[in-house]
Amino acid sequence: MGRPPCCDKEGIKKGPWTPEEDIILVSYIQEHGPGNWRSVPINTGLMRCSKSCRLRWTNYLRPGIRRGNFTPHEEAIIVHLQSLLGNRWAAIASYLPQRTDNDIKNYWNTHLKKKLKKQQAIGAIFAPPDSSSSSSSIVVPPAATTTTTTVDHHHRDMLGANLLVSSKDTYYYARPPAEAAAVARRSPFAADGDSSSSSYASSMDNISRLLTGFMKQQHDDAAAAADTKPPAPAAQVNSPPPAAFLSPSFHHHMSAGTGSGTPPAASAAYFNDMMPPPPPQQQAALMGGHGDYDDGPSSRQHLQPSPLSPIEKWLFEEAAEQVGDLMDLSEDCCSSVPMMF
DNA sequence: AACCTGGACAACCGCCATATG
DNA sequence: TCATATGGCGGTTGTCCAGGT
Repeated sequence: MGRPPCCDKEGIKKGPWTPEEDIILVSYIQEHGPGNWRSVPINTGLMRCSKSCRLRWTNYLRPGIRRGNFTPHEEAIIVHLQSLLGNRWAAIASYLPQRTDNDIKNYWNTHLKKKLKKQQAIGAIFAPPDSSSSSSSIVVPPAATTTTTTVDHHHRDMLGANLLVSSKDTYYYARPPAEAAAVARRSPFAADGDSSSSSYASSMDNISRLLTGFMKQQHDDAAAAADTKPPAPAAQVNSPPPAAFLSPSFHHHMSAGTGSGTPPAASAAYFNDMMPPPPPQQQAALMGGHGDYDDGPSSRQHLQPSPLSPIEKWLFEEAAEQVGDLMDLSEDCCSSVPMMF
């Protein structure tokens, strides 16, 4: 018959992930690579369902993820693409390889939607009542409303076609995997000295941030244990992860960290050492994003430019025209936007 | 100081398409 | 071919925290 069951429904832990669980998951994926999520909780001993593991990895722990601090450029792209694609967050996220669909979705719901509403309200007041053009700063192309279904039909193709993506200061016109590769090169794994990369919070930072609290707690617990009683059973939360799959370097650092009371500030280097740059192929897989670690040759083949579809062309052109306008949406509007296509 | 409210974000839920035995 | 698990995606909820009353 079909596949064996994914995971037992009993004993599945829910709620926020602990730093220990993150460490276990990251360590496991570092060794085995992402994918085959069903085996992850089994092999790691994590009391999480495979789905939860996958989501945690793709949305939070995956290398190359940039979190928070959306730039005006990114805002513009999100707004622009949302007007084109609707709430297809995964598709939108594919244009911003460093962002997760969940992040973009949250940002849209909590920031951009309000911002646009506000903008529309202002536009409604000052715009002529019968103005055919939208009061929104999102100028939907004449064909856009009528080509909604076209977009739906083609958006998959669009994802495989040339895409407008942005880095911190520059717009690139490239296919997502190519950009992902570029991002990988600019990622915390890279040592190219690019100053812009320092502003990108990597998952290493995320993990180290988690570890900062974790290590601090370890340290505090140790200190508390030293001058009070033996640790309470509740300290199970801080118990070391199952040893079976942890790398030797992890053990080395873990024991060094906890044993010698390594200060929290050491955690970043700690993890950088623990997770050296993966080989290019694996990097590409790791950077794949949104769980599409291997969605076939179609997504892996390209680095070459290809002809633009009408929608892509519009996106391309409109973005150039409107980025400046959209910058006004943002409080911290930047005056000069270097564009490089 | 206590309580309330809203914002921000992580995680879960449910559906769907696809893969697999 | 069919039944079922898996992975992906979008919507929604839960939780934490900061600011206001």
